[in-house]
Amino acid sequence: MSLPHAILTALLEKPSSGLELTRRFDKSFGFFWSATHQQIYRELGKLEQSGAIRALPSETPARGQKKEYEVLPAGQAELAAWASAGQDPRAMRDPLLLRVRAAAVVGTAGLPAELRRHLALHERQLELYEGIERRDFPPERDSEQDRLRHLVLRGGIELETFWIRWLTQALETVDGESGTGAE
Amino acid sequence: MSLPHAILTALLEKPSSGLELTRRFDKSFGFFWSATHQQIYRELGKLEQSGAIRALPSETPARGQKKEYEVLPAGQAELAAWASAGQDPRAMRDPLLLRVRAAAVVGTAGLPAELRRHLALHERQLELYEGIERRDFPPERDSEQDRLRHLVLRGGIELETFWIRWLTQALETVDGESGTGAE
DNA sequence: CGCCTTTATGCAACTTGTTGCACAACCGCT
DNA sequence: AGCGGTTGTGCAACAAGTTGCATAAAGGCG
Repeated sequence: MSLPHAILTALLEKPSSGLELTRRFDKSFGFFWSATHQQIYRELGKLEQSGAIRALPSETPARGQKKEYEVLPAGQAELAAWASAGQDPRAMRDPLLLRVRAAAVVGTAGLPAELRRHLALHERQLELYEGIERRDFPPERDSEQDRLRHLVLRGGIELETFWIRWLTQALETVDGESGTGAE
Repeated sequence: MSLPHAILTALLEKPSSGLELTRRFDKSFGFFWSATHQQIYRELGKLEQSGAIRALPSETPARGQKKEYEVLPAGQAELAAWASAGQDPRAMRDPLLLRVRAAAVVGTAGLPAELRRHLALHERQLELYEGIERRDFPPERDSEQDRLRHLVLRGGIELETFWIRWLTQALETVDGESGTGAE
C-alpha cells in the first residue's frame, strides 16, 4: 500500500510526468522508496482513475507525448490519512544477513570478496547522501518541511553508516579465521 | 530468490517439518528472514520436486500428519553456489521514512504517537535479541559457525539500535516544533 | 461418544514488484 | 529524406509475498 502514497508525496512536492517521477525515484526519493518506471506508470493510471490525481491538459495528448500529473484534494486527503494511520514495521528480510548465515553451514568461499564489494557500494552511497546533505540542508535554514526532510535523509545516512560498520566487523570476523571454506 | 535458500539453510541447521520451520522463521530465523507458513509449504513442495530436499519416510503419510524434510546434496550445492554468488544490495524501501516525508507535505498529525509506538516495538525487539545473545553466544565459545551466527545476530541488534536512535531524534524534531499539523 | 482445541498441511485469489519488450514522437545529422 | 539516439509511455508475463480459508488428525474432557 505504499507505492501510491510515495507517488502522491512526490507529486505534491512537484507535479511531474511519469518519466520525471522515475528519475526522482532513482535519485533523492530513492533514499527511502524505490520504484521502476513500469510500476509508476501502472500506478499513475490507477490513481487517475480513482480521482486522486489528474493529468494536466496538454495540446497533443498522444502516445510518446509527455503527460504531467497533479494531485487532487481527494488524493491529498488519502495521503494524510495513510501517513497518520497505524502501521507496524515490516518483518525483516535481508539477503546479505541470510547469506552469511548460510555461509555458516556451507562454507565461506567467496564471502569476503562479496562483503568487500558491498562495503564499497555502501561507502559510495554514503558519500552521495552526505553530498546531498551539504547541498540541501545547510545549517540554520529550518522550516518544518526542511527539518522533516532532513530527518529522513539522516535516516538514510545512518543506515548506510550501520552497514559500513557491520561489514567492517564482518570482514574482520571472516578474514580473521583462515578465510577458507568450512565444508 | 531468497526464500528457498533460507529454507535450505534452516533445514541444514536442523531437519524440520513445515510447521517447525514456520516457528523457527517466527523466532530466531526471523532476525534476518521472515516467511509465513503458506510461503514455506509452497516452497517445500517446489524444493522437493526439484530434488533439493526430501521428506523423511513416515509411518502414516497423510494430510494433517507431520512431514519432516532433510536437505539432499543437490540442495546443499545449490545453497553454496547462491551464498557465494554476487548479488547487489536491494533498493531501499521503508514505509516509515516515506510517511515522515509525506508528513512534511500533509502535516504531522498523528505522527508523534506513531513514532513512539514504533520506538517501543524496536526497544522490545532489541531486548529480545540481546537476551538471545546472552543465552546463545556467551564469550569464548567460538567455533567458526558460532562467530558467523553471532555476526548475523549483531546485525539485527545494531539495526534495532539504529532505529531506536533515529526514532528518538525524530521525536525530538517533531515534538520540538509545536506538534500541530502543518497544512 | 460427541465436542472443542491444538497441531499440521495445504489451496486459491489477490497484491506487489520485476523483466523484457513494443511503440511513438522528437532531435540532430548528413 | 533516411538514420540513429533520446525521451516518453505503455503492455504482458512472470516472480514473490499476503490473506483468507479448507481440511484433517490427535488429544482432552464431560
